[in-house]
Amino acid sequence: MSLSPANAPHPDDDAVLVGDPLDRSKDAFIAHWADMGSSWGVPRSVAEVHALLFIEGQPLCAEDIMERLQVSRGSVSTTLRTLADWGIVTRSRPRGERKEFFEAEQDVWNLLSLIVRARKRRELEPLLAALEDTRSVADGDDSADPAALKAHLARLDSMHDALRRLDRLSDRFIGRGGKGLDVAVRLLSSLL
Amino acid sequence: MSLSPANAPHPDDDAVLVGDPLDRSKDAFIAHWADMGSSWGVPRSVAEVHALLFIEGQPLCAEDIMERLQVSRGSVSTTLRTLADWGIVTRSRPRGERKEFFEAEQDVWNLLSLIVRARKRRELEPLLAALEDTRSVADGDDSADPAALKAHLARLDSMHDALRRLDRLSDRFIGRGGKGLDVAVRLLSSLL
DNA sequence: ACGAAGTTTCAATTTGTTCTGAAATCGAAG
DNA sequence: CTTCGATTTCAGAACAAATTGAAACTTCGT
Repeated sequence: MSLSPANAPHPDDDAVLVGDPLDRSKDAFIAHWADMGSSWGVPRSVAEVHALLFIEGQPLCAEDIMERLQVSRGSVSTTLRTLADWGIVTRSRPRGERKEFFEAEQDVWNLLSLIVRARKRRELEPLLAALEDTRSVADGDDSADPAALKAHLARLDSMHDALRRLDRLSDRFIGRGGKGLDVAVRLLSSLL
Repeated sequence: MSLSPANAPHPDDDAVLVGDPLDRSKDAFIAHWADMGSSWGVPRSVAEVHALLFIEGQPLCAEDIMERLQVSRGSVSTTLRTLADWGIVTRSRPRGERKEFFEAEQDVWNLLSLIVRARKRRELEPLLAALEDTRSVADGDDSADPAALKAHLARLDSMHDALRRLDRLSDRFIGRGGKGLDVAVRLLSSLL
């Protein structure tokens, strides 16, 4: 995909580094998106594959990705499964093709909604449940200093309440067909 | 979760694991907060120290933390510096004391604001700048297919615009003395 | 049902990160 | 200015995560 149209003349020492400006821009995007991903706990290679699919804007097959990013088959397979699980990449197998193709969500607000949804389910909800358990361990402890116990429960409650509020808010965002986030941000921008 | 309710009878093999309910609740909080942290790219030990300071609610010194969490001096030192850089933990040296004491922000919305502020500065702003550079690499490339170039720039722009909007929004949140996030969330909850 | 093309899985390895512990540094009090 | 308690630093150890590569498996066309 997106092979340099004018790479015949000179010998390609390293095609990735000396592409035309469009390709170099794509590579730069991939690198920066991957950096961001890794500082948010997303494995670098997952972010790279997603960035590639997003910035290409058209379906690519596993081999295209292997070659473009210089990673192994196994890695591409694992990574694509992760992205598909998050819902930000969709698989398709065109009639008559053996290969599967993969395409990234192109609408950025929809993309962000899908990411929020995935992290909420995977991390926020389990944490809320865990905090409730944590509270119940201490609640009713008659052997502890009553003042200390009260302060402890108040801390747990304030944390739980704040996170639950964010949790419910994200339900609203992701509810209205992916456009909720967009709408909410526009709304807040004008109100605050 | 689902701790056996009848574990009191047997002897204390390890005091840390079988403290009174209040201590066990604190330990559970620390463990869950650390889990959350590590899935969001925060080093486990940083999240653990923060959780300990938050849930104790009073200033602790380095040695208290070492003993309670069973980690080395070096680790505690590095970790406390990180937390202080983020602004969610404050140092203090009481008159006549040689030790420094550390205390965590207790207001949860203020805490979240400080976290948002740190990540915005550290990650969002550099990404926006990088995306602008990335765009300029491709813009004006006359050797590329004009339609492909236009589509590429549009993708970069849509990403950049969405992130910039979030960036500006977070300015508002963190502006009004830490209560902005609280206000914004309440506002949205009623409007959406 | 077979073979070719493609994909997934997983143990071994590589790579990257975090933690430790001891030495160097700091800074307040005498 | 020296001493002493405390903190910071940093090289290496310990640990954790990601990647590879090849075998097993699946799917499609004939």
